[in-house]
Amino acid sequence: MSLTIGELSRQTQVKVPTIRYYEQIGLLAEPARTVGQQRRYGSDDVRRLNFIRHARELGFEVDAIRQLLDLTAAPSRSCGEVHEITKAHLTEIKDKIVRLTALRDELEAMVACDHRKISECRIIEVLADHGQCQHAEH
Amino acid sequence: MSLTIGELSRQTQVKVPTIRYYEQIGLLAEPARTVGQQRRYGSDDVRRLNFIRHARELGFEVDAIRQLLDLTAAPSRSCGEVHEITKAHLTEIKDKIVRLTALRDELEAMVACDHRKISECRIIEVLADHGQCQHAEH
DNA sequence: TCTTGAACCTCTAGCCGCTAGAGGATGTAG
DNA sequence: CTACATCCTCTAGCGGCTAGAGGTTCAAGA
Repeated sequence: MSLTIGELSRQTQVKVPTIRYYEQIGLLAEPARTVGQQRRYGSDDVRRLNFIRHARELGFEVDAIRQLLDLTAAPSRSCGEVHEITKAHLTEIKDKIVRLTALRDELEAMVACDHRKISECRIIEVLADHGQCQHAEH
Repeated sequence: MSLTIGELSRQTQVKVPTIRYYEQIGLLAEPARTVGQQRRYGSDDVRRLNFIRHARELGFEVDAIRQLLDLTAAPSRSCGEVHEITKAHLTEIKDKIVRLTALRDELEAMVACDHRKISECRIIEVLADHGQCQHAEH
């Protein structure tokens, strides 16, 4: 199974120049090339690139994604090391879930707006005050 | 209650130049100024800016944040309009929660790694294949 | 086999969302 | 009435893409 960069782009919803950019910054390995220097990809690349896209949409920085990807790629890593990296990201992820859930609940209340005046809207408050990130490390 | 830009920055964890930038692009209203042109903020600004920071950390673009903020600020809006905007964001938010939850579960399994070889790690798969976003609109 | 056009290549420049620094003015504490 | 941290504006740079110029490749059809 061999995909052109355009086919990879269609399957992952990641634009062609972005794929080349990810290669350039080392997020994606350099793929095989045809005699005429065109890139050819395999199904591993599809999965990896899908992961990258989702992670970016979820607000992770490229460096964080690189770390997460490295977790899966380095079976030689010590368990403790993996533990540390993973725990740091877990904290971040749980925090995001809490905040997204609060936002979702508030928006859901707004959608059921027949019993609610817009002026009562508390969208801002729901993310503004709790400060879950105050003690996070990043 | 009147805050300097530096105090606002400390309370919200948003850097001073970023606050000025948000003002420049219209995310934050132009604040009152002293005679010497220094900015002075109130507690509304603290809440609004906290909201913006959280939303950005959750991966929302500035335009999306602007829309969400507008929901709270425009009591003249028709209910249907608010409904539409809100529903679109709700879809996005729910999707993010699903994906973050999947990622959290997988990382949690990794943290309990004494019973698991790293080579079994499925971090990529968990976000790679489900394609929840395939039918989203943006 | 040869042609043709979509898709590929590299390279450079630009956009968004910040962030840092120069060079100078403000304002509060002592 | 200083002193100096903080503020101001302005410009330039960085991370993460995105678009376009100018040229090459390659597979499908004549």
